[in-house]
Amino acid sequence: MVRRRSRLSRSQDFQRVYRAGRSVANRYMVLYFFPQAADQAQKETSAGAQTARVGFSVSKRLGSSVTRNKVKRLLRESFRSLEGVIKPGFDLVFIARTDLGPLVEERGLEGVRGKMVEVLRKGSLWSEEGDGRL
RNA sequence: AGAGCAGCCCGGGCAGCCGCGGCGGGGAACGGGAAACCGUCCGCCCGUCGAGGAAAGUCCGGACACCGUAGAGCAGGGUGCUGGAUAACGUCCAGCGGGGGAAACCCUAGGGAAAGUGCCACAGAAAUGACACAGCCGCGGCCGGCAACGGACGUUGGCAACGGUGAAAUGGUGCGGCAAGAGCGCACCGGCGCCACGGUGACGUGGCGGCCAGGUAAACCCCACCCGGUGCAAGGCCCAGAAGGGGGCGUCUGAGGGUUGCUCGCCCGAAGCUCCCGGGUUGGCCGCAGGAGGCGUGCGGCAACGCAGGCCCCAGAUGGAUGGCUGCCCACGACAGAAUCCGGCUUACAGGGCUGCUACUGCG
RNA sequence: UGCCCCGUGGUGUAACGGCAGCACGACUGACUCUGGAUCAGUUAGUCGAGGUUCGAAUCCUUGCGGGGCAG
Repeated sequence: MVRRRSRLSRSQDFQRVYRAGRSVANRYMVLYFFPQAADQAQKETSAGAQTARVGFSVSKRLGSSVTRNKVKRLLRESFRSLEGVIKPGFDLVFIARTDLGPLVEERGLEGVRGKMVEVLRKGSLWSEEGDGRL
């Protein structure tokens, strides 16, 4: 899980990222991203560390609540392991597509993580020091 | 041991590391204060708790909350053998009747068809005020024949057994009886009514009478009992924001509204109400988890369950927490994720364990 | 989360409890040099499982699938 402070928690936040942000995608997921709002960035800098905030969207098309939870947990776990190497100061929304369900069943965390890295590279959200750490 | 039946229980385990949510404590920061201390907040540390037997479907029943009162009648909905259990139920327990099975046992919406109405396709003479198609018997004359008898015809005579139809045709089988027949008589069976006995009762057993009564009420309906409506997005509090314009009716001779669909009744309304257009609201807190609560003990009861006292506290999120990795073991892990709570029902489910019972076979 | 509604061939729709029809489509054949149009024929359905009834698309119970409303 990601800490609460680093989660998108309002429908407003989601709407802003969808409307104003850019999107990149592959077969398994869509990523929307947008620079954080000014007041939010202000607070972050005053607190010291600037981090990305993230939200996940898994619709009922993926299956029952059990499979949806499974998908969401693997997305969170993938993000957690990649958090340090993502460019700071962005709000991110990951949307699971229908093909992600079978991927979770067959490949597990490793598969989801790989596809997330792919999407982040497409969106140029990969920070330079990230390459060294991977 | 194999086969079957019923009931109950479990739903991967252990260890390590990283991560998440609630609660408690520590610590830090900020604010207030002279201080003690108080409040707010957290990205750090420690402790502790953290999905299910179905959390599911939303099919029933409640708790709880609100609705200017929830009252009457009609309408509407539900339930339907008997007795009990329960907060309540369409649930559960114990029985009764019916059906199935060799048995253990299983299934059963199972009140009323002599209150009324409707329907019973096709076939069949006829489908419910059943009354007759083919036919059987009697009687009458005619024809054939020596006769017995046969044939066709007539009949304001008798009959309903036999034939064919159908899911179903005024009970079934046998004997007697008769011109032919028929509960016409008798025996047994089935159904109905009355009486006696047993049982709280559904009902059972026995006796007597007599043959009158098609099915369908998960068709309308009748009878008995039950049901106010809306649902935690209920509802309450705090903060913030907002813009008004036009029309209609009325100010005690009362507009308008609420009350379940209608009617009545009741209530609100001494001044506003209502319609149209336009504008604002997608913040926070409470409700929210100590309950018809679990576990074991004793007593009462066949049981469901009740009573008494003991121990325990066991999720509480709000874009919504249980995940990832590693090792070991095994039966190699199914169906599946809380969102106000509880009691049931139904449906899905890898596999495993325990107890009791039934008939047969094998072994001792 | 709560409440409400619907389900008939591939599609759109009918059917007092009594043989499941109709239109479009698809396929085959005829007509034509070929296609279209036309004509003839064929295909294929009551969402699943139980129950009531002599008999169920219809009535009852239960499941499945789809849709709508409420901040």
